[in-house]
Amino acid sequence: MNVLLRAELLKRVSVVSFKRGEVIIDANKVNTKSYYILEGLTRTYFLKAGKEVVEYFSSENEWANSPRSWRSGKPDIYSVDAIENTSALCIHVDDMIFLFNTFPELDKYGRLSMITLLDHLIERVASFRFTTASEKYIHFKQTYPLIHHRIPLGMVASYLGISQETLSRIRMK
Amino acid sequence: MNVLLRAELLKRVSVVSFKRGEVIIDANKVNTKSYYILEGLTRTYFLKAGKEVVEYFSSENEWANSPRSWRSGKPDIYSVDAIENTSALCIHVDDMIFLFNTFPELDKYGRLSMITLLDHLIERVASFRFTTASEKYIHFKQTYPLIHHRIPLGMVASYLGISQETLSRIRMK
DNA sequence: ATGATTTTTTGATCCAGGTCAAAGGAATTC
DNA sequence: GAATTCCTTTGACCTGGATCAAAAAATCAT
Repeated sequence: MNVLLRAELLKRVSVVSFKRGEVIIDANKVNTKSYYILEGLTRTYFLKAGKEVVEYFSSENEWANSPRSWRSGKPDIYSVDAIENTSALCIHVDDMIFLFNTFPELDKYGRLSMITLLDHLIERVASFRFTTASEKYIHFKQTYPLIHHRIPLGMVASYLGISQETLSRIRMK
Repeated sequence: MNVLLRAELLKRVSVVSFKRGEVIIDANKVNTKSYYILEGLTRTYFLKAGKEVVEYFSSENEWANSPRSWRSGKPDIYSVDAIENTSALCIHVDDMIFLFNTFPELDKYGRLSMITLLDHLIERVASFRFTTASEKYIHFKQTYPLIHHRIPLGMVASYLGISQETLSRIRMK
């Protein structure tokens, strides 16, 4: 990696930790930071008719953030909290923008992230559109072998769009 | 628009027409072309357990293509055919690539298309995840006021992920 | 037009998975 | 280690929408 880039990164990034259950991003506030998980596990969720709906999980080497909030400068619907004690790199959006502007080689990384996101969404559409509850669960375990057992059942159910009771019954074979 | 770009475009684009029902892109063949609809309506679909599943419709000023096929050089799952008599601009991927390489100002257009696609996918996830059959239909009519009545019921049902019978009953109030 | 084909509607039946309610289990807290 | 809180399982019941089948309506080709 470019030496200058590394130097700028170190200058702009800090390490933060959160205890299990702690709120990392609050949907009621403007969020201007992005978190790159070093260790631990987070869940991004929003409220729908008073219930928490899980949008996705982030674990080691993944991002947790609220991009629409930092782009718009307003609160967005998503909150993030820690499922486990979690440590992460924290970077302010302004620094992020500075880095992207200063180091065009980062564009490749940005484009790649976008494609990863696209693939993920395409798969989610297919999941909700075509698969049964137990297919969803089997696929989830295959896709996230390292984290699926670290997440409370109810959150997995919410992520998969099925009820906790149904998922419990499925898991009991 | 850049005069040079306009000239290059004209050189590389041709107008083609298709009769209702005619196949525009065949999932069994490698596809190297993109179509920009001038007039008419197409449907992009794939086969799932022997049944045609509609992925999306394209009408005036929208694209119909098979991007994974032209990127991979192999056939992809998607076929496209004409719901109405349709005329379109046709451009070969190689020319597309040439234009993007030659005119960097097109990148903005590319990025915008990507974001449009992202938004569309996000909405589709939400649709399949949270909405009832009749909400889907109401939303579809609102979103596509200009084309919803031009598409056979069964195709709309397939696009929305509900059965034709159910959609028929919904439409009868 | 008229017969053929495609599309839509209607009826009957069925089931995956939701909801509600309550009881068990596990994990934290003091 | 008892108490509180959270998480998971189990049971009973219900419903939206799928499927199958067939009639009715619309559209097309000759």
